[in-house]
Amino acid sequence: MNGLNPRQWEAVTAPAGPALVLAGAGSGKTRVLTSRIAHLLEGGVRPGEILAVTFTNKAAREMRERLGRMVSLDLRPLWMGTFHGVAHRLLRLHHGALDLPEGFQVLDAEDSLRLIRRVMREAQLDEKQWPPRAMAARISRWKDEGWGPEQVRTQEGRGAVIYAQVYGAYESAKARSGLVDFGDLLLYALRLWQVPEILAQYQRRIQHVLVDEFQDTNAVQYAWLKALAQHQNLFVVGDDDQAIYAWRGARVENLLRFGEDFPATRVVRLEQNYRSTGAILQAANAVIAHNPDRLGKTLWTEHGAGEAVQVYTAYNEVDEARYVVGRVQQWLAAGGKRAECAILYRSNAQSRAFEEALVREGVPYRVYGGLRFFERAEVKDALAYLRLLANRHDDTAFERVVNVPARGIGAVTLDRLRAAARAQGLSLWQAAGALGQGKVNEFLNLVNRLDRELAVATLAGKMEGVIVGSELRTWHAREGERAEGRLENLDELVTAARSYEQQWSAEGPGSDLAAQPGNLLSEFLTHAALEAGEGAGDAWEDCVQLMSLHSAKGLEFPLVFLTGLEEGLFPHQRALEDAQGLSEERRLCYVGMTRAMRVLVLSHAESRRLHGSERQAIPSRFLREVPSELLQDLRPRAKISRPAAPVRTVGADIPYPLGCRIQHPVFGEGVVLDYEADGRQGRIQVRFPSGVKWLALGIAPLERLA
DNA sequence: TGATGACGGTTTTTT
DNA sequence: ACCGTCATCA
Repeated sequence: MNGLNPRQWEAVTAPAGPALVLAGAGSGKTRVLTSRIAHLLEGGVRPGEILAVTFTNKAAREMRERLGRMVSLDLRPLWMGTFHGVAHRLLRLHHGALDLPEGFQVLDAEDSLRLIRRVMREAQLDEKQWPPRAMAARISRWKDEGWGPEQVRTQEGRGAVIYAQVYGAYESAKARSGLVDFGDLLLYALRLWQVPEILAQYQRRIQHVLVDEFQDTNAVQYAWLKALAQHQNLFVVGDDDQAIYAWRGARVENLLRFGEDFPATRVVRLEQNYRSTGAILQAANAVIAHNPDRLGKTLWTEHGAGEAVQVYTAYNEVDEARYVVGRVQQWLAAGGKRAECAILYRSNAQSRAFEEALVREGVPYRVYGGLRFFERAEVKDALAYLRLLANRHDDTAFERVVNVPARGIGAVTLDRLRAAARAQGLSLWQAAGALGQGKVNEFLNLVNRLDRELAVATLAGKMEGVIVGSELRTWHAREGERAEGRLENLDELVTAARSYEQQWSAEGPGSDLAAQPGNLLSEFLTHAALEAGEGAGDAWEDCVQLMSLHSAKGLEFPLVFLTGLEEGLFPHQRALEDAQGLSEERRLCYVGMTRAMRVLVLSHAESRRLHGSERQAIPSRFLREVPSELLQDLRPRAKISRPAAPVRTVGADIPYPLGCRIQHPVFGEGVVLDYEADGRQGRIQVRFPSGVKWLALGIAPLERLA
């Protein structure tokens, strides 16, 4: 607890009651949270009376570890986890009050999308007109807001009826199969508070609630917190300048208006930064100052100014990557570690050029993001068999593996099954039993047989038994080049089951909040959905770190490259449509810059190939928002051209450069977005007020505007 | 059943 | 450019 600065100390020792800690980047936020808990414990609060919630499993683990080093109490009764993990625990304990089956399972995002696609097909909706992915995103957003199908029907504008219909059908399908999605975990947990005895029980038990990354809470999470923390002992930590998840339902207003909801709120600002040099902070402060509606905070440091923030202007993305990797090599030559270098970008597609350059130079690297372990197809297939063992009516699992490995159950049979199930309100499993078709029966018998044979097996034994018995292993073994990785993943899955089991028996099942609930198999399946893998992610060898800006939040690196600072890329095109979008991009830029401890290099390319076509790029407005005296310009020494010839330079002159304004007699004024030419004729893509159109150059009567 | 080509979409990501 | 999805055909 020693070594806290005055503001940190004020936060940690604040009297009971609502507290809002505005913790700037690198201001020791986690330290304050853990010290606060330690302080409460020293003051006589029992571990079981504290709930601490985070957004990621990683953050929860880290906090528990740090706390464990600070206090010697038994912390097992202390309830610490992600919102979803905590909600899940409540649902297991009170499934009866929520009309959930005891062994309900959790759908991950992919399962949920598949199920939505299925109910949309059953409703015979045109997938062109109603893309299932967009529908899934909407449903997820509605759940973040706490809207059910009925609210959607009455509140949404265009398409409300269809939306409500699909949403409702999806909800019924889940209920029939005993499934909940991520949004449901939170919604059901909130619904639980409508049962007065249950709410009162937890209000009595939980005397102190602490929340990390409060700016990321959505409407449902905040409602849940408010109802629980009636005693007002709600200690929230957040940073409005680091709110970068509005697109998935986060409401920074929860933080901005916290003081109105809890008038007695004590506000503490943590503005002293322990991470970065003065130059980096000044630059980051300058960028974020362009955002309106901030609570207002200016980071400062006792460190010296350090090296100026550098800007590299690359010819194209290849040159950008070459330069960045060159700087990494300089860093290594000077004795630095690879893991101290981070290459950050707005979108994951940008990693490719960097990967190619790193491979060329033989520098080990790690790319974050992408498919995680429990999301891999073969892993999910194996888990689906286990899900069927746990619950035959899990239609999502049934659909996934009824014909995996291929056993001759085709689309026709499946359609018949679905129709029968729908008509009679049965699960696919029940409908399959009634069908009496040979191959389907074989599948049913296989699952029943596995269940019998593995009834007394250990979890790892079940896992292995299912992989072998379903012939998933032999099926994947003959898959040529991809076989090796798939088989490794299946083996790894058995290992994961084994270690989960060991941890389980060490900690023991129980019925208390913080202890493990009763069913090992069921809990392992939940673990797979709630913690998609990558768990031991830090145990990587010394590698250069590549990740999106979003993934970088919460991390820090001595040397940071913030790349692709170009209009349309960062800030991203789709975020430019409204002021909120732009503000969020700017916060993202701020997050990226404040990751850097000692050296920050910003880069942009004059030309970039994106989605297959070459574009001239305008430097990002964020570069202009940093006063030039804080920046040091780096110019390339020699022009490096792209190895492969650019695609679009063939023939035909295009009289309208990208970005120029044109006038069309019918569509009006527009901006040139793209062009194609094959030597004889060309066409250009133009954004008009009425939408984006392709126009043939020889035909369309166009006039170029100044 | 599996291979092949057309087509469309394409920010960010946890849980 | 690239990936996943879907219709078509051997």
